[in-house]
Amino acid sequence: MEKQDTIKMEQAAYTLKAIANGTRLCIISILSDHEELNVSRLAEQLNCEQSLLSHHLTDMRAKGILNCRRDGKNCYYSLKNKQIVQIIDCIHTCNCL
Amino acid sequence: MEKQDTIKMEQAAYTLKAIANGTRLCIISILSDHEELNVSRLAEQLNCEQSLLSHHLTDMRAKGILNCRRDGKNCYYSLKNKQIVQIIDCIHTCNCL
DNA sequence: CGCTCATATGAATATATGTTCATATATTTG
DNA sequence: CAAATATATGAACATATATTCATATGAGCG
Repeated sequence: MEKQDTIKMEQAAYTLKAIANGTRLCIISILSDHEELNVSRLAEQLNCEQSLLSHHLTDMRAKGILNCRRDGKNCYYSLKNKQIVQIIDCIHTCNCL
Repeated sequence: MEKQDTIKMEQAAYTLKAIANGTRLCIISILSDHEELNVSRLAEQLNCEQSLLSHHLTDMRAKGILNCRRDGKNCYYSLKNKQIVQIIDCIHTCNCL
């Protein structure tokens, strides 16, 4: 395998690791039909503790999955690239065959 | 979010975790254009130590990503579902937008 | 049977990830 | 400015994942 391809795989792995978690996939799924949401709303829908959710969001943002916009007291998160939600469908399709 | 959806996300996360690793994505990529390969051949192409590769293969098989067929001294691994390779493309597409 | 090749397994360890709790920061409002 | 609300951060810990090394298993062959 070419070194270049190996690097590509490492890059893909970096992103996959950033989303390979139930809570994080839920975040992606929810954001995929909401344009943007603030942390409190997300926490409600996820039944996830504030601090834990914040850690997830901060990390996902750092890794290029999410965008964040502050408006007053609130922070609104959104998907940097909506296509990422396709991964979930892709996995399910694979698992069902 | 519905409990049922949460479960779906956990299942997807289970599979994603099983592939979210540079070496494992390389394995998938190589197998995607080889039908099947034995461990030694894979090790050559991956520049990966036998034992480590074997651990990866065993685990990926246990988690439903790979198939294994023994023929004499050799074990031939193959993708259980070739579509899984699409995930790699999907991630790259997302990262490039 | 004893040797060799191909692969798997298990223990030990290093490193990464997930979770909780306490506390910090930023913003608005009275 | 003090209080309240929304969110972030950091330390501590538990758990999972990756890696290495030594050794085991399984198959074929002389």
